[in-house]
Amino acid sequence: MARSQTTKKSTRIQRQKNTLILEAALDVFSDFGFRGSTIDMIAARAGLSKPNILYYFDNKEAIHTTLLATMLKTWLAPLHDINADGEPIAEICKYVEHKLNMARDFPRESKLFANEVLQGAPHILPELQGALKELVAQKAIIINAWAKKGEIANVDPHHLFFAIWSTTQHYADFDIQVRAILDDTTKDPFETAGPFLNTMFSTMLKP
Amino acid sequence: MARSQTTKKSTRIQRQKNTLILEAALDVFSDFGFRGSTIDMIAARAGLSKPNILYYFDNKEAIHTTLLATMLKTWLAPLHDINADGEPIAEICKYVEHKLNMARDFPRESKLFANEVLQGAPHILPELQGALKELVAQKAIIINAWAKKGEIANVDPHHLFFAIWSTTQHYADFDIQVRAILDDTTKDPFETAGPFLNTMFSTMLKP
DNA sequence: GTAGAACCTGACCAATCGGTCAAGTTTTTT
DNA sequence: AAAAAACTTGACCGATTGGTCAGGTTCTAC
Repeated sequence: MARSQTTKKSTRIQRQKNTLILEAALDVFSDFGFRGSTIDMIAARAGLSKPNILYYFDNKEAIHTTLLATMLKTWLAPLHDINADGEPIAEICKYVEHKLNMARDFPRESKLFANEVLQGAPHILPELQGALKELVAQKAIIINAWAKKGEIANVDPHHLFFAIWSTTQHYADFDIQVRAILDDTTKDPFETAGPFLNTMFSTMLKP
Repeated sequence: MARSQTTKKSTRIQRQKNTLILEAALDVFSDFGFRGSTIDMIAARAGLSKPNILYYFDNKEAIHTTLLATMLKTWLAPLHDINADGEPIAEICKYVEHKLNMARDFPRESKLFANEVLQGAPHILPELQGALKELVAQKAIIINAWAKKGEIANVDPHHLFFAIWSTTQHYADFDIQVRAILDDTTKDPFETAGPFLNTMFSTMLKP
């Protein structure tokens, strides 16, 4: 039985190895998906033996689940920041910028999420139907209120969120395609994507 | 050696079984990715035995490659239709609508592509860097010309294409998430997505 | 310093998977 | 109708993979 069983996660080594394994697993899972990844690959990347990995996690799926859980939290966090009392267009553009920065700084998390959802979200569907749906519904009310007051254009809030998510995460998930198409002479895709998305969303939201 | 070796793809049974296998394989690959799919799964879905599958295709990868090749053609086709002599905003909105329709009618192809690109495009990177990049560069010239003539707003053509691709394909690739968030009372996501994307792109492109 | 807990690993196992093959059945050709 | 070509499959093989376990090493508390 793996260490993960013990409720107390105390020792120094436990904390060290746990994060070491999760870091390596994020590398592997985000590149090859769940089924395409092997414990041996994670072990090699972490510089540990396979049985040692399984000393800290019950099985392969437990690593994946842990990764998804911690990722989901940080992934949805920016959505909370949309503030009903702020300047509407600025609030939304700030959210877009925040999401784009996350795609730039945490591409592995984005790919992990994409892989999971693409294959039917077998592990996180409840969270999507529960916490995420709830949070989105809550923020949709704010956006609808802004639209009613004439502070932004009248847009469907849900589809607005889909547009924000897809356009920003695209630069992480489809990174290979983006770089294949842009001239090599061009600088970092994210640098030019920022202004583009900013004007795109601020233009479409102007009342 | 599989039948696929013979240059002549003649007999009735060969054509029947070939399409039967590819149809089943598209189901499986789009749901589970390449590594997550097994020949047995494809065989079961097609109602054939595993050795029979391998009588028509040399190996698992050959099925996948065939699928990707035929998909890429139909997938990129709409891009050709953007016409320099048409009304600029109408041309682009027509393209958006076409892409959204493809996401609705061919979600498996979209997911197959997403799975492939997400994992580094191991099989189609040359096509992305070659044919696709070339075609996009060509169409980018048209869009830049429209912008110069003041017929549309001044936007980066490449990022415009990324935005179109990501927002439309999102409804196929992240289908599960979309349906988890939208109210069940709402009708088909694609019905409301169409008008939303139309206003979004036409608004941002207005000069 | 020593007892016990925590940590680590080589060797191994059972299941799965991609792929082969010999031998059989069906279809087509003549 | 008989020969040839095309088609089909049960049984099998080697490699990979998730996971176990007994026994050894290292760390920590006292």
